Amino acid sequence: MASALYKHINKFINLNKDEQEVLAPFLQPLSVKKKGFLLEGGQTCRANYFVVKGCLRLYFIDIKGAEQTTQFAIENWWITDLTSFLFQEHSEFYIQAAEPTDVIAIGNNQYEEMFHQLPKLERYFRLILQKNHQASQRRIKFLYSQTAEERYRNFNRLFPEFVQRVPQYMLASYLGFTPEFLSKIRAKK
Amino acid sequence: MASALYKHINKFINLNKDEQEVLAPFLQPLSVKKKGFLLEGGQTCRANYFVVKGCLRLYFIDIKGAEQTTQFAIENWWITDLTSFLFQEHSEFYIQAAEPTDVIAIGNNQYEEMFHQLPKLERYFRLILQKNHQASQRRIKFLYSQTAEERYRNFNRLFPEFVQRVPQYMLASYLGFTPEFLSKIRAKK
DNA sequence: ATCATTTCTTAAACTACATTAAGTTTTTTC
DNA sequence: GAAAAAACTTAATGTAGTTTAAGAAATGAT
Repeated sequence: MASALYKHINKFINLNKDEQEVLAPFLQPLSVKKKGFLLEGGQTCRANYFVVKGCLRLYFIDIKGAEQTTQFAIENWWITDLTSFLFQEHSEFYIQAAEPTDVIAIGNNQYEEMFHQLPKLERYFRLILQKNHQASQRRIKFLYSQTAEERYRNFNRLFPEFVQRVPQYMLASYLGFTPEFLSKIRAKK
Repeated sequence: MASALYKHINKFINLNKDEQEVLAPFLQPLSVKKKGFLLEGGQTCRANYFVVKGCLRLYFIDIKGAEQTTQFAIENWWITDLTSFLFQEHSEFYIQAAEPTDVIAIGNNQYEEMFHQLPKLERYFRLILQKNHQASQRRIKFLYSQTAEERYRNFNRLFPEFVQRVPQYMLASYLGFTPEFLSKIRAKK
């Protein structure tokens, strides 16, 4: 299972067999069944998760009791509540499998030691975090410039296959509106 | 001027005098006067900017012609349109000084070479990007869970000194509503 | 296959915030 | 320090999206 991660890392840096072996003990493969949790509100986030296969979502429960999905992660994406993960503070987020999902986890207690033993990975994670930052800048721009309907139509056009993979209520909250409103949009045409 | 950056870097990693001298030629100090631009829509973003003193904002012009501020950077923050900077694509963003501002710029053409000569900086930038990612996760959560009024009151409570530094119309767009609505909120109490 | 649960839809009433437009105050410029 | 420009306020009207509630359809469990 770790080979998916090695493959991904090698898109960004060159990690040879020996180095892969150094990395191996830091990696913990896990499977989560659909609707299973890797993190639940109130707990501390114990790992950074790389999705090998499947789909995870990050959400929190708002003041009205509604689930707000703030992030999805499919194959080859990392996901965590970074503040909770880094500082071992308790989290208000849930990380839940939207499909049966295989992940590789890197635990908080081993995260810094991993960089110590494999300084090369600083670069890999810098590049990953840059991609994240690009995605955030794009997302904020979309949120600030488009109506709910435009956001849905755009997302649907850009990621039609993904829209099929998750229930509409998750998508609605990710796009920043209610499931009822999504139904309304869809009915329109 | 570069000493502010060295000082910041040394909060995260240990950069000795020799290494500072290696870094120096990559750094370009610049001053921008209030309302001056480091990037204008349509141009390509040529640098990543570290704010030594002052305040910059990143904004774009939406379809209705209104300025939407998506990010501020004050002392010790980095700011850029990352996609445009990394891939030298033309940007839809503006980077403008909200106050007379001193920055240190690292040009795109030297960015990778800098990491090549000083691999230590991979770690510094990874840590900076992690902080960015934490800030993004927090921001998305706020945007998804609070009303406009709550966002304003919260921001005002958390960063009262900053609220004084920028015009209200910039703040309003950063918080995701109109200047008129901000006036209304403020009048309420 | 059937029952229970989850997800999706529809529609009416409601509200948070936008828009428009005019007037006022503050800041900048020469 | 006067004139011009930029920033802020107020109020009336408009609307995109929410809320509530009930029913229909799809999915999952035994």
